[in-house]
Amino acid sequence: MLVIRNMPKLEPIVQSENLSDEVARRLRSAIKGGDFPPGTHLVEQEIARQLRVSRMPVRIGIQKLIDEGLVFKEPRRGAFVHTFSSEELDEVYSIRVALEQLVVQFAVPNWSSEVEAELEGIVGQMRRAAQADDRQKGFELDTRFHSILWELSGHSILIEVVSSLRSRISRFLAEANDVLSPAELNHHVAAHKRLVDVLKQGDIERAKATMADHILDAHERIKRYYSYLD
Amino acid sequence: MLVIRNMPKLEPIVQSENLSDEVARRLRSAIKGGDFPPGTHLVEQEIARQLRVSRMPVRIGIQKLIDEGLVFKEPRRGAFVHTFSSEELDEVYSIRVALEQLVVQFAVPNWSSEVEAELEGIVGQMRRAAQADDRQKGFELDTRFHSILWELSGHSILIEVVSSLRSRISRFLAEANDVLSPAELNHHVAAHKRLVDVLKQGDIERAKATMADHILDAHERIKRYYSYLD
DNA sequence: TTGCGGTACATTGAATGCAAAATACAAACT
DNA sequence: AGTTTGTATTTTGCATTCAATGTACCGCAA
Repeated sequence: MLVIRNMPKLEPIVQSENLSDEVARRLRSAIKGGDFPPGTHLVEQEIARQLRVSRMPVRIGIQKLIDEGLVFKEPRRGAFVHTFSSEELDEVYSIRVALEQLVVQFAVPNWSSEVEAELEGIVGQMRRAAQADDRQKGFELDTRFHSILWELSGHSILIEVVSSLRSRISRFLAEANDVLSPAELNHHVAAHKRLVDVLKQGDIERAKATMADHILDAHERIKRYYSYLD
Repeated sequence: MLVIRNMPKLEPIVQSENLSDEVARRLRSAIKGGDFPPGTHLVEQEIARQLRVSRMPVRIGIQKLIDEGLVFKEPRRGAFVHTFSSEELDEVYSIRVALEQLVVQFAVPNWSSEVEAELEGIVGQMRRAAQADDRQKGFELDTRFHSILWELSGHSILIEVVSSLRSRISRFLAEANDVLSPAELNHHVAAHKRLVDVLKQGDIERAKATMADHILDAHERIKRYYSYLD
């Protein structure tokens, strides 16, 4: 396995309720943001030094990431940023299709005009971000959109599972997002608009089907990007 | 929240590759086995003393259980065995139905005569256990049966997610299993026999439907037991 | 140059120590 | 009796230390 040693710099933690949670947050966002590429050796001492904490909160923080599937550990060797195969990407998506449909199923009965307004608003912002070619913003809005639906489902375990799945692949999502063509950006916005339209009609089966299409579509797109990386 | 303080005794860890993993295993099985009822306060010092290890491996071990959803933590108060509501039970089952169908979908193409023989064997043992009224054995066989299917799917993340879901509710499964009527035991065996029969025919859609029936059936049964507990 | 050994170094795993927060308990007051 | 307040104890969170293991580097010989 390729082991990467050059770690990017981390800003010291100034203050926090709970150091290990804060450490986990920092490492998580560093991994998701691509600052820690797959294979990076997470050396406790080094992370502790940079964050100006001791090794213990780092250990606990890393443990959290292990259980999220972002990091794996080899006994007596240490923790490494997980390398994702395209098979695993397929796997995550096949699970996500099933679970996002479940989300829709539970979310539709909880639909409200407030949620509708919020999602419409996000789609509007998405459209403006697409016109301004602001991919970063678009990605954030996409994340927000889906997480609102998750919350609307009201099922906490489902939220936990589905968000953890998305978390695993978020590095790929962020990367693939950066290379979207303008056409793809518009397509993406339209897909979310269509989702809102179907959801507000309250037809659960159609909404599930539309969501499935949307997820499968995203899968196809990211697979294309991923295969071009190989 | 009800906090339970009387902890059952734990046998000291004599030797192990990795103490924190061993601690996690011990606590996990104690929770699943019902020795640590919901609400039990997992006091690090006390667990460490009984297992004859220091608090650190206990901390890491508990962290693993938190991420599995068996335990939750309140800042500066400690870790407690998670209390399950009947809503959460419903939630776990609705996710399991979706994912076990996915398992079947991936498992059917990998079907082999070896697996068939193994599963047939388990069903046979189940039948004998039912006749002997050995509920414990029956439960173990049920667990084995499903885990073989999970493995057959060949999808590691799916296995991870679905087994973690079952793990969350295993304490309920074990309890409800103890009060099965002879008729229910036979019904249960028959359901697994039917599953094998459908699986070996290779019709994915029928197999998925049969699996869904089986899981929903288990859900109904456990809900009946659970409602009678209230 | 390449393969091999041995030693120094780096890193994890675990135990212990210490401070801060939460809890329990008892005395005082209403 | 019930409530409040102050104190002692428990328990967590974090830091530090030590031991065991794994890794890297350097010299040396083929």
